[in-house]
Amino acid sequence: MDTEQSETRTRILEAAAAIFAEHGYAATTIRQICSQAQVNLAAVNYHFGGKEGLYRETIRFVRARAYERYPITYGLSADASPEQQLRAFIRSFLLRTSFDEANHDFGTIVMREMVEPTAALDMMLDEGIRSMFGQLVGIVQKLLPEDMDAETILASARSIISQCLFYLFSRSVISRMSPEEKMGQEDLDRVTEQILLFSLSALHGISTGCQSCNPAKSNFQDPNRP
Amino acid sequence: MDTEQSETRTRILEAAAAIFAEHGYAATTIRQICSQAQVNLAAVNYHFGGKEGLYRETIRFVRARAYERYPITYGLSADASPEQQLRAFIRSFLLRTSFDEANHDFGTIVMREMVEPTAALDMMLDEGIRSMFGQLVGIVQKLLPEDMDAETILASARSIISQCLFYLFSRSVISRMSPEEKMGQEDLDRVTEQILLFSLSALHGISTGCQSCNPAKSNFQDPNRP
DNA sequence: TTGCAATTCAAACAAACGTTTGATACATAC
DNA sequence: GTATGTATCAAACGTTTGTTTGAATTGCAA
Repeated sequence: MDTEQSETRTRILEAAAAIFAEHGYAATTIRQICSQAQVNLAAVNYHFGGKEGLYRETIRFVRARAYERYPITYGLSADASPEQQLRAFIRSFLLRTSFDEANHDFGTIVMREMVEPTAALDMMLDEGIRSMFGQLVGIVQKLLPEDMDAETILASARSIISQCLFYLFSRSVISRMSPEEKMGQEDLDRVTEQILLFSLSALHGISTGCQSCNPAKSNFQDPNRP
Repeated sequence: MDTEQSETRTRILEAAAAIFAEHGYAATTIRQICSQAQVNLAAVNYHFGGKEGLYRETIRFVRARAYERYPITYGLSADASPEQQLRAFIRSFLLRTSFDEANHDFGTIVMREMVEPTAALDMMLDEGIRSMFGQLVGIVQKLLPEDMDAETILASARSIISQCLFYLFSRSVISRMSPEEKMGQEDLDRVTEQILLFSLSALHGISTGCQSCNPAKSNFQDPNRP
């Protein structure tokens, strides 16, 4: 019975996604998951080999869903300029990880994996993170001069991805410091534009070493330097 | 016996700091902690009222240590320019949370609290995070024109703090993608300068709306906009 | 209908956990 | 020396957890 089979399995995975996201691996019990999924406790061992197996499959499940909704090319048109590419990148990243309620489980589980890595983090690296970051590096390269050193390119890409990650990792702090900010779809474009503005301004300042707006390169004396 | 008393207590706190940082609250057992501290299991209940009380005191302990080593004014001279203030802020933040091995427990526990908030996060907000972020906002204000709107100031401050947080939150990913980067004291100044350059460039681009280096404000057409 | 495999079920199992308990040891003041 | 409070100890306690077990049910093919 293929339908019944995958239905039990799917119900477990859906429940697991929500509960692992909310409580983390250690504090999640399979009794909680089975209760929510309305299946028998032994089903986890039968279908997934145990708690660990379930966790692994849950991650696969939410990851597949997140990238299906928001592929790394989401919002990108064929003739997009580098600026447009960067906007699309930022926007889709925010949607995939934090600004679309439907992907909260994914975002939260990613965050937890980064803080408490399991084998799943390596899987995520190989099947998403590396290529996504590579895409960003490519965009940054186009926005910087051709002879720009690799280190500046890498550092800039990190500076950009860190702004996007901020809205994932700092949800708990933002909600306490600015409770009126919901960080939902209404805020998505505002935040995208803010990150974009900051980042494009930075990249261009770095590109041109513009004297009028880049004193970091010109007039600046550092008393802290050894 | 004041010496013996505080020695047992301190030994427990030291062990707890390391183990709570490494495993998180849920996966840490007090047997682990007592084993490492070489004290009896019941000592936790006696001195701290139980696991929860120990966790709370552990956080207080590592926080006090971190801010003692790197107060929010660390590296700041009396006549520092706003740029110098920003450098000092970035550098001390990096040291306090991730680049000084001695503070890894603190950084990691902060990170965990952000991901899995307990009452301790509110305490941390009231006794560190708000004033630290307020300090950054003040610096950003000085680096932007006087009539700059509050929202741009806030967003810019977030963009800067997010870069600093990145090296805390992404330790696991960086160590897998760039294993040669140790993120220790040798890298501190490089990373500080990278964040500073990106941030100052951004702030100046935003300040001046410089046409030559801020196309985000001028020529840019957004095909994704509704 | 029978046989076999897949699936589900309730109960049991063994281990682990934080907390509690009561005894003992230690420290200090009178 | 006695009394009191503090601190430590080993064992026990009650609860919870993931896993296992064997029986029952379901599904499907011949």
